[in-house]
Amino acid sequence: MALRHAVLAALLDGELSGYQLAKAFDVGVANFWHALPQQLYAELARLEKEGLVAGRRVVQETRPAKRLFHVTDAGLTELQRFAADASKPSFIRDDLLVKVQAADHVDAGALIRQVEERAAMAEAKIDLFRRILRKMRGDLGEEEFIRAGRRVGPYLTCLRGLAFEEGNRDWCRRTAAILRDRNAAVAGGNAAVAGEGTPAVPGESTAPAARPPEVARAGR
Amino acid sequence: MALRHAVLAALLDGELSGYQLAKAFDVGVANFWHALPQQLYAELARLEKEGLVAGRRVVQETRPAKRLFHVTDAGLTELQRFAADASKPSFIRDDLLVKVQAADHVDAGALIRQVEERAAMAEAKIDLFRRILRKMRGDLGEEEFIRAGRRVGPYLTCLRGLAFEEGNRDWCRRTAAILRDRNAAVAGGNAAVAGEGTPAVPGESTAPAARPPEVARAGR
DNA sequence: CTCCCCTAGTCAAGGATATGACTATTCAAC
DNA sequence: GTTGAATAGTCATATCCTTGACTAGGGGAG
Repeated sequence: MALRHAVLAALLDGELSGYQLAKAFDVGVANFWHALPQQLYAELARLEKEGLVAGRRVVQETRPAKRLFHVTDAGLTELQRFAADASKPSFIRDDLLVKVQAADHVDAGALIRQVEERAAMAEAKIDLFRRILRKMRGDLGEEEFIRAGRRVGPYLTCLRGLAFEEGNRDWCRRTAAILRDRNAAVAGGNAAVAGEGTPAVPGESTAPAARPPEVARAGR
Repeated sequence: MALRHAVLAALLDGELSGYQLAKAFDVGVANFWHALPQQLYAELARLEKEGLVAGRRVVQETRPAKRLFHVTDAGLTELQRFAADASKPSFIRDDLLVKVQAADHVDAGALIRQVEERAAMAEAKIDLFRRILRKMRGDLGEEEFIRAGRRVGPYLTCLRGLAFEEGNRDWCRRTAAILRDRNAAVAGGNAAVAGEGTPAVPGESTAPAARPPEVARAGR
């Protein structure tokens, strides 16, 4: 149940409405947690009922009224308690990686497109994170901000997001290039794929890897 | 519903029992998907009922009997269908990042310990992934294997896992160093933190971090 | 003038994951 | 000589997360 703590952590940087939180927790932006609007509104309601956040209604002229939430003392205590006990290890769960895992048994063209698309998304996030970091540190240089700026927390998580997306982009580019090369090799001279390494698959014939129609053959 | 496809992808590399799958999908090992044993047994049962995998019973002398599963033609077709349609973007969801996000309002000592612990875990996974990669490519050099080896899929996902954990380790180390420095600065001369003189966190013993009441206030 | 997007928030339902416990046998250590 | 880890697998419950839809007003593009 870390969503509640993610919400509390996000609200440390100032009052936010459910809607603003929802934008911050969006897939395209979130650099330390992700959640959908519905989850956030529900979690805010629970947090408020438990006294960990408090909201105040703000009426606007041109927009619907909103409720701005902030962390209460009890909420901060809870967050500190959470920060003190052990973190569960995080793990990878990515559609695209599943597809790449199966790369040798699956249509190469479609996969390459998806990997390239992901690279572009990573690039976009890199730009975004760079902008956010610049904005956070203001006039100060990075070293200086990190040493002496107030609130490094968000800066540090954003750095992780940046490094993650850079890794993502680099891997996607390399992977796309590799898959393209291998696909070209198979399409051109058919003898290019060497069979070496671990012979782990029992029912697999010698058919060339990649290419949609003739991939099958999981014998028994 | 990508777990089923992750299972199919994992079974492409040869027959596996539920138990072996469970080990492969464990937090400490999984480099493209993670799941608990219960989930996997349940998913295998569903997949078998739908004819996407088939299992055969293998009686062992010293160990309990097991069922080895392999992907059927229908399963491969399903996996190919999955690989062809769009991947949903992946996202970050990490306890530790939540805590770092709140770093300025939370006990520094405990947090630093956790970040260092995570760095050590990352290091262990790096070693593991390097061993796995070496084993996969056998005698071939990396470039050669990537160009001509059969089954690059698992190699590529493992490369992603490796890069991810390297990024993790580097970020954890840097973060730990930064938090240590800032903590020392606060503990030593209190004037070291620029901004509004809001000292991040008092050391291990003293009372609450960053006074709660003045958290709020965001304009507009 | 209409359509669509943005702000702001809510409801219901179902699928996916996590927590915790439980059966059995075997090998190795203490 | 009993505890503990590893193999092999199952059950039930609870919470979490996702999908899809819906209200309602304002602003901008065409």
